[in-house]
Amino acid sequence: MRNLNDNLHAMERRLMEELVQGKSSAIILQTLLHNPFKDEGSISREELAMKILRSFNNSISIASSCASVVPSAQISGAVDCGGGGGSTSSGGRMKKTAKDRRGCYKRKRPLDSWTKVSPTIEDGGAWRKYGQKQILNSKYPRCYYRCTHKSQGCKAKKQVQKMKEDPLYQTTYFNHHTCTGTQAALPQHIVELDQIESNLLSFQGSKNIHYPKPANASSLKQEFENVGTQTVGIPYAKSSANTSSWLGNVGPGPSRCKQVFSPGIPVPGDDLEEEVSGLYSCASMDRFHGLDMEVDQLGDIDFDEMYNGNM
DNA sequence: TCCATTTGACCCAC
DNA sequence: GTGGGTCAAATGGA
Repeated sequence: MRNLNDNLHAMERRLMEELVQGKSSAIILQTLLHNPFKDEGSISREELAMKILRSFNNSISIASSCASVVPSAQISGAVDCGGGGGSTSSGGRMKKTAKDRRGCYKRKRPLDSWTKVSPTIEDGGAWRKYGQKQILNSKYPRCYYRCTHKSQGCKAKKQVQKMKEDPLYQTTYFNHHTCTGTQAALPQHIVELDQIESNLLSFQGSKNIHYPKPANASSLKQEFENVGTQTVGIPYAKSSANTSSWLGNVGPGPSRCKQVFSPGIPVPGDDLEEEVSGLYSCASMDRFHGLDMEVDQLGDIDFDEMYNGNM
């Protein structure tokens, strides 16, 4: 069981490395396309495209390997309960007994949910705490909040859980605010994957790329400084939401996968600091449900150089 | 008095 | 049967 976990972690790491590699190549290619006369070194667009393609192929390959390694019972929304699982026969499905599944239960998330990690539980929204629960295998209790304007029919909710000893809180949001009071204080900017994919299509044409700047860059910077953690992505499209959204390339995968961005992603002309961290979360992925990945490796990407042509 | 938080109990998906 | 999510009474602060 431990070997299985080790393998999974190794695969997860390799998957992330491939995705990050592909992403950085895509960013360079994007810069090239955006600025055709810029010298990006000896690497050609064709080579970059090949690198991106290779990264995708490798990622798919690794993901497929993961899927074949992980017993189905663990993938379908259950968490690893640490050694109680029992082995699987090759190709066969070992059904866990009810007793073995103790502590592994994880309720399916509704479609309209997303997760972010930040050092604070504050997000500018108006929340009212309605419960707190000690969670199995978790040192810290989970807190339940709903929108203060529930009386207006707002169904927005969030769950906050402190992560280990780190001063970080994982906040899971459910439903968007429908009330007027907190509309301007959406916790973060999200997009649906199908929208990202459509933007990726337009990305191929390269002419439609644009970098939306926040309506109020200084306030977003302030918010970023308050949050202190930044989720990174390629800011090249705008969502249809009221607020500007900064999209990241999530890559191929099932729909309904959402990526969360805190404001303040570096854009041309923006001098935000680049303490880069991130969380990718899928509200409902068929095989990798609940696979939240910290992407500290993205800190290697120097956006300032990328956008200002110092690479 | 109103509103937010706490907390034990209950419901229900697994 | 168990754990996670929610309810609602009790409590406290403004």
